[in-house]
Amino acid sequence: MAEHRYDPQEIEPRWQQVWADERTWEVANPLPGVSPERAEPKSYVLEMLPYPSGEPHIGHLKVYSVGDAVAHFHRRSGRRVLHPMGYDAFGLPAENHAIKTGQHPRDSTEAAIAEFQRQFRTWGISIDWSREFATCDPSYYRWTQWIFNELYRHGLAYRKEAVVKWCPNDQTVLANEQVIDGHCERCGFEVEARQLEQWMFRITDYADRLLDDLDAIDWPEHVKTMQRNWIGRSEGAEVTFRCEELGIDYPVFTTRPDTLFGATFFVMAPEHPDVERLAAGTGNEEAVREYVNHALTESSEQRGATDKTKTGVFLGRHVVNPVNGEPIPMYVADYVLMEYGTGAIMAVPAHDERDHAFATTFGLSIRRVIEGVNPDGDADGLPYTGDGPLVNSAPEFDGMPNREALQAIVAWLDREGKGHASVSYRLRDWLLSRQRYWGCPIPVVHCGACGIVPVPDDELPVLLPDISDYAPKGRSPLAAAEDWVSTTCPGCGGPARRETDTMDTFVDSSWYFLRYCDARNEQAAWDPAVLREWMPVDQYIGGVEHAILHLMYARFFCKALCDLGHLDAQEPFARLFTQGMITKDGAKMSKSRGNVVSPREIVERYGADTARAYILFIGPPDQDADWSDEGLEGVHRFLSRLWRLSAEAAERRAGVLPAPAEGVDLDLLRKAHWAIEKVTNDLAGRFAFNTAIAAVMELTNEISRLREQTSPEAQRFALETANSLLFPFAPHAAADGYHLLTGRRVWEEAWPQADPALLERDTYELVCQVNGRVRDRVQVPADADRAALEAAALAAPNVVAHVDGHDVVKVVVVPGRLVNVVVR
RNA sequence: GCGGGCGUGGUGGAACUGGCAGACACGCCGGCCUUAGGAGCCGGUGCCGCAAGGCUUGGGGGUUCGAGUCCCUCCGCCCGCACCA
Repeated sequence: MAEHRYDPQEIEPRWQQVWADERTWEVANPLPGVSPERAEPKSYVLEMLPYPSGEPHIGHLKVYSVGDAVAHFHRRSGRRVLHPMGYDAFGLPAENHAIKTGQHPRDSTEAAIAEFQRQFRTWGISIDWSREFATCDPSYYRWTQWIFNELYRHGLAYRKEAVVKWCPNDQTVLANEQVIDGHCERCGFEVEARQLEQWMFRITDYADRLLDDLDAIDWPEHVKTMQRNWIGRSEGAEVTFRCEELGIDYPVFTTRPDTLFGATFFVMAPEHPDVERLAAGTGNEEAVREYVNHALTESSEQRGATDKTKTGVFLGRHVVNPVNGEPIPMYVADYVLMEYGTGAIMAVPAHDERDHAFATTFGLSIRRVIEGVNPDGDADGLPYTGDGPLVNSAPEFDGMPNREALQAIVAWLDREGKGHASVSYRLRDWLLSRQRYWGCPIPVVHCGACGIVPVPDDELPVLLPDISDYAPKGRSPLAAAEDWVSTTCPGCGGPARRETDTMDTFVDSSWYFLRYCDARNEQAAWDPAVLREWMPVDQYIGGVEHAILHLMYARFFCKALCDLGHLDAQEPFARLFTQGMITKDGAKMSKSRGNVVSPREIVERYGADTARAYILFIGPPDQDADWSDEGLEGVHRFLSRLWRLSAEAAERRAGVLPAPAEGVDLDLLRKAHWAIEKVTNDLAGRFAFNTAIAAVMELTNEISRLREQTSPEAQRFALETANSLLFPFAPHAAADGYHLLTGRRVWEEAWPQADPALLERDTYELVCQVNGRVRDRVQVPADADRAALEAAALAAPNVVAHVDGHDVVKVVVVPGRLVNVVVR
């Protein structure tokens, strides 16, 4: 017999060529007039688009292997699948590379895209290439600019001077979300605070909807929790404290208006604009100025340390507590943050740990207003943050449970005009402007006469000009492109200057999934009717690192675009799956560690199927997993074996399988149907690729083990089934094996159906326990009743032996599983 | 500190609603075939024990005929947030 050797280097390009030539994975948009009911159900399967830099890494191979398995399974389950690809192509790495080498970011980005495309093809990912784009294509960012204009026209994009986070290394401002522990998310440099005028998106308008709609989407709970925490909604009250000396009202936000009578001092953030004015003329001016200067120069890390002892300075002024008319001293202290609430707080040391620490340090009075004891507190059991009845407040509130009192006090404040119920959020507006070159230009001009004027939609795109000096100088490098900056005002025709900031790249990636639906539309960003067909994304797949940034911004965009009438999908991603990282030797792969596994090398050596199937077999895809070359070889052996068995069987003459199969043939058919059932369940409800592949391995082992005893017909059926089930994970080998056996194309075949009759057996092995320990097993008919099962178990020899000499107290019968005899 | 997740053989991991713990794979051991093998095939492999049998899912306790799974408690690891009033 001819030697059959599994040769992925021959098999894989051959099938890739077929898919490319026939454009197998392209899917048309529903034609106008075709009713959606007539069409097959749609499925939009999407993996987060890659940032093209260098070449793809192992994480890319994982995310696209997962997504492709889902896409294939959906297609063969009778759905029209949209599975597109694009590139998040604007961004800092390409620009930093340009600064170093002088190579235009467009050139390095195009080179990286070419390499990504080439490798994606060698991986055999089933992508609809007709919809491909890069976010740096003018035909794409034209519409990014259009969306900006739409948001600007509706007041959702605005310019504002504010204290912002500035990265001194990248020389640009950052969004709050891009600052991790006071450091730049990109480069790790410590960020500084700067007062600058910047462009913002009004995401805070959507805080409640972003929060509430989390309940309606099928996302991992931890991602939803992270978003909830990030939005940080707190309910409470705004209460006004008046500084009589200066005649100024200071509102504060509190979640605990029930403790208002316990407010014994008042604290302002060092950044509060009134601090200097308040201290003026009190004799505390010098101390206050010194304290504020120190606080402002301190890093957010130093300042944020929770265990740090409280510091602050008396402002020399007082405010009046609106509930009891008491004057209380005002302090400036760095534990109060300007960016949350109103930048000032009422301090209730008896019922707040931070205020208690401050009061203790400064010897301020502490007044208990709620009964209760903190076992870890001071001699009085304070600070106590739990519930209890009010004391030392006002006669009408004393004795009232604090939660009830909270409502009553807010109602009283409201009546008196001294406060009202209020909600506060941690979420800030999205700062989108960047003082960098390689990004989407913000399409506005600044006109001396008209102010800020958006570039009219029909003049878009505002093209990013070519420049020679990319180095950041604290303002956008675009500012140096004088020919470009200098323009005329679309409003009055007078001289005007272009906005030189570019957009955060997260703007580009907040709507790319909409553009895929109608990627070649030159008249509009999309046709709303087409979006109604495809949106929302049915299954989105990507890394957890985007749990807040990208996933929140994209949700905001969809809601805003819905409000503007361009979209119906309030939520972009109906289901989300976050895949875990692949490590090597227990550590994140990195060039500096020298533990990088290159997908290109693995694919060249073992083939894409081995690499893909191994990554899915290694463990549950949402967990981190450690790469092992030995494990990879194991999967390679399995693919070789299945392919070889298929090739050998294909050479053997086989007739039609006789209708009721018997004996060993029946055993093999049962195993095949068991595998169909197992793989289908593992793919349908969950992402259990590892156990699905294990089931195909079991089937393959069974085919191999029974090779000498089964008919060629039964073997063919089992092998066809194995290849068919393997296809979503190792498409080339499975397509080839299936084609050898049948002459047909496996991707054109419906997903196999398990025959219920072959899943059932007429007998099964009944486990016989005595006192919960397995003592014997007996074969029983599948339809045996409880009495028969009990009798069978009690008659089992090893049960008899263990029951002998004891009293049978009870017999538990679980049909289909076991009998447990309880003896004493 | 708050929120979330996790802890199973030598290793990665299985075990869907409480019902045979360790599927599948790696590694290891033995054998066959081969001029040769980093190819292929067959068998073995949780721990203790010659065996009968006993023990075993981070530790301790509980519920149950029965617990990896449920409850309490302690320990360890990972992730997110962190002076958010």
